Amino acid sequence: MSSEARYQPQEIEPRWQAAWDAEGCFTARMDPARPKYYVLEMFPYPSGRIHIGHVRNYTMGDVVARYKKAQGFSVLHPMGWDAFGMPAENAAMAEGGHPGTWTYNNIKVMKGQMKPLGLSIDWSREFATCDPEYYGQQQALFLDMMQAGLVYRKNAVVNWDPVDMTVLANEQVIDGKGWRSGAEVERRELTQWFFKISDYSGELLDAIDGLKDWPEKVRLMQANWIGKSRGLQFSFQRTDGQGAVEVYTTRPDTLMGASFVGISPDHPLARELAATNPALQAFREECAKGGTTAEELETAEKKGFDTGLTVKHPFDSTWELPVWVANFILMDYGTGAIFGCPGHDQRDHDFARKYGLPIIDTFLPTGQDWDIQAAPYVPMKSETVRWTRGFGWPEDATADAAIAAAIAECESRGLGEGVTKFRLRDWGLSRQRYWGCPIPVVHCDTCGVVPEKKENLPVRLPEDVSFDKPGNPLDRHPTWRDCPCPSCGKPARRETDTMDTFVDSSWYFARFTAPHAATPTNLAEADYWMNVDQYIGGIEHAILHLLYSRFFARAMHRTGHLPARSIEPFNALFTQGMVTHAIYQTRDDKGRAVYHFPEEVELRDGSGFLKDGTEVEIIPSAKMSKSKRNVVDPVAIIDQFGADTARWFVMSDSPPERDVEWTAAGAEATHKHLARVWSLIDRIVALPADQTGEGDEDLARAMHRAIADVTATIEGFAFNKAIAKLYEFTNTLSRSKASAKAQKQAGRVLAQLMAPMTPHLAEDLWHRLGGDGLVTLAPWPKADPAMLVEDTVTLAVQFNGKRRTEITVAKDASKEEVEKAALADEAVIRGLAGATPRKVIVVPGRIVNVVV
RNA sequence: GCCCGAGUGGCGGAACGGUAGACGCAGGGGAUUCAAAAUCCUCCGCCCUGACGGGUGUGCGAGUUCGAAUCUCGCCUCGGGCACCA
Repeated sequence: MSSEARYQPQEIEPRWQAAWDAEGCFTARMDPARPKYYVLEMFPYPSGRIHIGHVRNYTMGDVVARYKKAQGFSVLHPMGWDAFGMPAENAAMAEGGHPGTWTYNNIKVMKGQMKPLGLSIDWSREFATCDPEYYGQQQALFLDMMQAGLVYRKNAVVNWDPVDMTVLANEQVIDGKGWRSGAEVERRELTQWFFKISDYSGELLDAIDGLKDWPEKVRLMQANWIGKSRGLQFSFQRTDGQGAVEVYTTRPDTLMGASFVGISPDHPLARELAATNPALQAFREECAKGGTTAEELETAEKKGFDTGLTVKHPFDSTWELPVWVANFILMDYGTGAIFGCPGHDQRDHDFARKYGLPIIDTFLPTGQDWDIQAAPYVPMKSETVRWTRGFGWPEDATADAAIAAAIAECESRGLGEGVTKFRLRDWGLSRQRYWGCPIPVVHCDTCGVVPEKKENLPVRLPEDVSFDKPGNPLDRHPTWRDCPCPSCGKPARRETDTMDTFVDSSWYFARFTAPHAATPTNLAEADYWMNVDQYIGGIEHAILHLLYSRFFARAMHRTGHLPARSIEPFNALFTQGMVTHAIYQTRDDKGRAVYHFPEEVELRDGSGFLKDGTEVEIIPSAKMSKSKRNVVDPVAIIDQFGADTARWFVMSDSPPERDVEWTAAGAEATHKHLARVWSLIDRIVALPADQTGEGDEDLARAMHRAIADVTATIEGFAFNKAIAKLYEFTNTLSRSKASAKAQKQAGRVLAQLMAPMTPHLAEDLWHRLGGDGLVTLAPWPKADPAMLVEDTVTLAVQFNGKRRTEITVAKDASKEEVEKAALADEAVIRGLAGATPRKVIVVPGRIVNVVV
């Protein structure tokens, strides 16, 4: 073998990438003659280096993009950067410098790492969300949304670090303490900006039904998140005659089991009473300790404070219930007040036991005893139970029926009304941070809150800022805040809150259709390219990012920036699994976690050690995240074996929707396989054109089978199975003794089928086999259905469901013929030992089951 | 705590309710080689058996079915999300 007759990806890959660039293969063009296809992978945060999860994600999208291109679509496959966010500020704090410098440098490095992968991306559309051109249009969008009544201000709680005097993200609160100061975090109220996503609660929920090509699990998660509930809203009159407590309950059927009324520590009544009750005020302050996450609130120990106030049961004015302030009641949901029914709710039961409140059943299991004092009885609402304290429905009824009856009964008595509520809260977009899109409004002493004029956009972030102190540099900047009021022209102050980075990612997909338009979108371009035909991203975005984007698409339609059909912007969604890796951590002298990169850790017998011998704690299998440092850099694999090996390797084996624990074992074997394919084609190319052989028909059948299987598996996002089919076809071809003509044709088809996964190698094979032009631009092969038909079929024969033997019959054999053939089989006769089967089940083309 | 997933050989995984383990990795044996690498052939869930063959087996426990990895119920373990990580 001569020295050049080897697979050399380092030589092949840059050459074909240059050829694609020269042809402009990946530039998206509006083409009325072709159907369009918009494939989008969730854009990355520029953390510094790409990790193997990025390679997996973008290769998936690239397989789809290249496949659709071969199918004749005009493809849009763009890439950009989700570039605002905390890590850049953290880097500026840790290492000095400006967040922008850090961010743009990371983008440069990561783009440099992505380019060698040979992704079919239209880089001419690239942008970063921190580009003033992008965030200026985002500000314009914000002003339009403000005009449309979709933006407002209200108070909301934040994590407050009392030592650093700054707002903390949930991620920065560790075990209830500030990550830098170590101080105990408090919940504190601030006036903040909100998007009125709740205007669309019902619509966002109902429209989920139309998202046919979204994973069922994502649709379920979104539906649960929006959380539509039907319940009863009514009042408990105070016995002191000083008004009432309004409550909302989804279980009005348990009203006769009410034991107490609970209100949130932030409820107006709690605030009012605390003004004259220091002990209650102390309790409220106690409740305000800790972070703001639902997880923290719900797992905290249940605590209550008896206000001494009592209210009357709506059905019986002599029945008095105590009013307690309880830390597990959220002001954000319902009315911030509930009634407790300890008989049928675990949380209320715990609370009642702790504070000696009565526990009363309203229903019990049918035909069974239950000690309601020992445990609450909480069956499924669809289960029929025996009502002991119902009102207005049969003794045996489901809770579902009882709830409807209870609402009707209370309405007819004029005691309350049935209402529909949603769990979904308005979207708080204010961030007290520098590295985000400035909210384009001005505070004027005369005019109040005034939107900035559009011609003054973008409101740019100032460059001269320092991060040596905690808190928002915009707040302490000497001049940036000063500006004239857009309305009256008098001196005024800019808003210093910036936008949540989720805003940036809620419309980037629309901006890609016209990335440099002077308005947020260009309607002609949006009309042609929208919607995203295939969106691909991590399951971790199942709720927030996708829900916010659905809301934004509606808001953009309402403000004239998207066509009506784009209010659901993603036609199909694929959520790929995460690439996970162990986290290696040690503790610093304050007991805080310090994370270490995998390459810093040496593993011995399941334990890990740093270079200096320190043992590290190993946390198995977590999502790869820069902040946890459990990331694996794919560059070494690309350098050593080439991009095609990396691409094939991440697509093979694991189904794309499943999480994978990263291991590099096998990358070399993948490379060997590609080298084998290269050599195989090298051998086929060398065959004399007129060489005859045998098995042309078999090879042609295998080829059509491969076309059909690879096409179907790519369509179904089963890339691992597509690769398994390619292995099979490659093995068949390498053993074939068919004619040169047949082998060359099979080789060209192999190159085409491999092209979405290993595009550089495929170009090379295609070229050497005399393929026409670039394989990237060649039309996808079609399987001939006639070549897929088999004459005979092998059926398993079971005895009582256990496989005994198998028989081969004609494909179109009747049930009777199959049964006859089965009963004539030697192994079946032996198994029956003269007995007559009780029954023979024949499923044509599938199975024979002999029941004895 | 609440919502959503996942669990199959030594490993990654395959299997419209119908032959469990396709395909690949790792490993064993063999060919080639002075030797090695590379390459090729071959075996490969576990237990019993010389072989034929048999038993057993898809996290655990029940159930539905002629037949369950697949459907139902109850658990266990792991992962994701929980509104200021992106």
